[in-house]
Amino acid sequence: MDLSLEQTINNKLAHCFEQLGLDTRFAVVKPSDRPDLSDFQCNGALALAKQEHKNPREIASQIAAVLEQDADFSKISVDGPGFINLSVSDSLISSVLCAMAQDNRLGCSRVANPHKIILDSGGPNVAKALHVGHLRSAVIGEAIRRIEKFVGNDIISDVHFGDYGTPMGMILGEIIRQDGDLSRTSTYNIEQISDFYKRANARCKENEAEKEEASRITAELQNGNPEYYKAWQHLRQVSVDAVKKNYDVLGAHFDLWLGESDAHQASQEVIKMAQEQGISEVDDGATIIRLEESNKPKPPVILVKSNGGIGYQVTDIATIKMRVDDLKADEIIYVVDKRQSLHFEQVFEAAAKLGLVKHTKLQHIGFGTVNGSDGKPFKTRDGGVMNLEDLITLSKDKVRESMPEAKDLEGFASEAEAQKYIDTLVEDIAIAAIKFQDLKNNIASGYVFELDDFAKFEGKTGPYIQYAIARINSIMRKAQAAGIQAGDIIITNREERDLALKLAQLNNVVMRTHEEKEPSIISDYAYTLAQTFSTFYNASSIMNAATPAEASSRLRLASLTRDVLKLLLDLLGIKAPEVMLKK
RNA sequence: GCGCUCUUAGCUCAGCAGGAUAGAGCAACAGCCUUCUAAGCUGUGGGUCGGGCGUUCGAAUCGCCCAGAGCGCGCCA
Repeated sequence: MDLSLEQTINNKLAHCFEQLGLDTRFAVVKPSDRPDLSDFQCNGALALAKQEHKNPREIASQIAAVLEQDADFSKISVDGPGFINLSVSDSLISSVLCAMAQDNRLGCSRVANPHKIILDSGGPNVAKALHVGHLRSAVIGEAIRRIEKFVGNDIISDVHFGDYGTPMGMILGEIIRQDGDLSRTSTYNIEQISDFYKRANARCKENEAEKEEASRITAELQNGNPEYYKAWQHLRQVSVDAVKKNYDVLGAHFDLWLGESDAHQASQEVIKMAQEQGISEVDDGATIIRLEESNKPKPPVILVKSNGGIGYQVTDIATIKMRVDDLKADEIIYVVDKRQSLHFEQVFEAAAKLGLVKHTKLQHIGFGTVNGSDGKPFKTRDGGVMNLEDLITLSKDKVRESMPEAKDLEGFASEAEAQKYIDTLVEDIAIAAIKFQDLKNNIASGYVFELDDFAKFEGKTGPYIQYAIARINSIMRKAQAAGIQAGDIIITNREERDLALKLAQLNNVVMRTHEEKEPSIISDYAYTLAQTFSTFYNASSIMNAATPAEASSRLRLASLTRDVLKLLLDLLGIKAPEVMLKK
C-alpha cells in the first residue's frame, strides 16, 4: 500500500477513470477547499467536460457512482458545477498513519532517478564579514541541500568563494600603499584585512587612478605574479577560516570550499575553446562572446578584459565546465540574488554555445533582497550593512529575556553547567527564529526584515514550531511515566481527524518542495501542522483521556506529529530542542 | 531607451497548470491558566485582489492596454 493518502486516492481515481475510459491526467485530488463538505476534492470532471464538450455534472456523477462502491470513501457528492467531493473513512486514515509511524522515512518517497546536483549557494568574499545579504543564500541553500539529499539525490554544495576578482587587487594595493610592500601581509588577521578592504573600497570609489591600479594588480595576480600570489594566499586562508565560523553558527554546510581562483586553469581553457570554435571576438581590446542573435538582446560575455584580467563571467563558465567534467553534474543549482539573473542567462547561454552542458541542467534560483522597513536593502542605523554576527547576537538577546536564570535551574551539577545548557538553548531558538523568518517567505520575493519582530516569537515563527515539539516531548515523558503506550489510531473527535489528515499530507509537501525548489512550502506546512496540533492539544487531553485506547491513540498522533515536525525542521536546517525553558 | 519582477486586509505576506464563501501572521477588540509548557487556544472586526478591456459557463489566477513601484542593462563581483 502507498504510504501517502493523497496518492492512494489518486490511484483509486485513476483506476476509476480508466474504467470509464476517461483521461487519467485529470484523476487527481487535492485537500478540499471546503472542509465543511469534504476531505478532498477532484476538479477533473470540469476540465474533462471542457475538453470533451460534455456536461461536467454528468461526468462527475459517473465517476462518483463508481467510487461509491469503495468502502474507503465515507462520503461522495457532486456539488456546484461539477466538483467531486470525497471524504475518506476513518479506518483508511488510521491505516495510512500507522504505516507512516512504522516507516523510518515517515512514508516519504524518493525520486525515481537520482541526480548528481552541484549546489552553488555561498558566494562569500575574501575580507568581507558575512552580512544579512549572505543570510538568504546560506539558509535557502542549506534547506535545498537537505531536501534534495532526503529525496535521494546526490547533492554537493560548493561555497564558491569570491577570491579572484578586483577586490583582491584593491586590498593588495591598499596594503602596499600603507606598508610600502607586502612583507607584513602574513601577520594580518581578519579584522585587519577587513579594514584594509574597507579603506581600499572607499578610496577606489573616489580615486579613478587607484581603481585602475587595483584592476592592474588583480590582472597580474591572475597571471601569476609570485609576490602577489603569496600575499593573496594568506588573505584567502584567513577569510575562509572566518567565514567558516559564521556558517557553522548558521548551520550551513559546504562540501566544497572552492572559489573563483580554482577555476583559473579552466578559464584559460574556456577562452581557448571559444577562440578555436570561432565564437569569440575582440572588441575594444576585450575578448567577448556576443549573444545578440538570441531572441532577447543581451550584452556580450566578457572573457578577457582589455587589461588582460579575466572577469567573473568566464570564471563562472569555467566553473560549469569543471562541475560537468570533473564532478559529473547532472544539474547545477545556483542560489544567488535575483538581481544576477541577467548574468546567469548570459553565462548559461555562453556555456551552451561552447557545448559544455549538453546533458546538464542549469538553474538559477534567484532570491529577493532582505529589505528594511523603507523597502530598500536592509541597512543599519548608521547606513552600513548589518553583519550576520550582530544580527544573531540581537536575536539571542531577545530570546534570553524570556529564559530563566542559570541559578534558578534545577538538576545541574553546577551553575556553570546550567548556564551552558541555557546558552545552547538560546542559540538554537535564536537561529531558528532567524532562519524561519527567511524560509517562510517565497524565495523570489524579497521581504522586509522587521527588527522589532525579534522582540516576539509568536505566531508564524520558528520558535512556535519548536514550542509545539517541546510540548509533545513533555507529554511523552509524562505518558511514559504513567505507562501509556502509543497504539492504534481511533478517531473520536474533529480535532483528531483534522490533525490526522494534516499529517497525511507530509509526502506530498516534501515532494512538491523538491520539485519546485521552494522551502517555504515546507515552512508553511510545518506551521499549519503545529497550529493544527495546538488546537488538538487544547481539545483532546492525553493524560486525561476517557479510555486507555483513546489515550494510546492520541499519544500516537502526538508522537507522529513530533516526528513529522522534527523532520520538517531538520529539512529546513533548524534544530528542535528537547525543551523550551521559560521564566 | 530596452528588458525582468512586482501591485491582494492598517502592516508583512500566502493563494495564481481558471473553479464553490480570497487565506495566514502581526496590529486592534472580546474571552480562556486549581487539568498534558499561555512562546499557547477560542472568537470578532477588517479586502472594489492597482485600474480598464478581453477570453470563458466561471478570472486574484490567462491575454492586451494604462498607472505606480523595484531591479538589471560589455570590461565591479
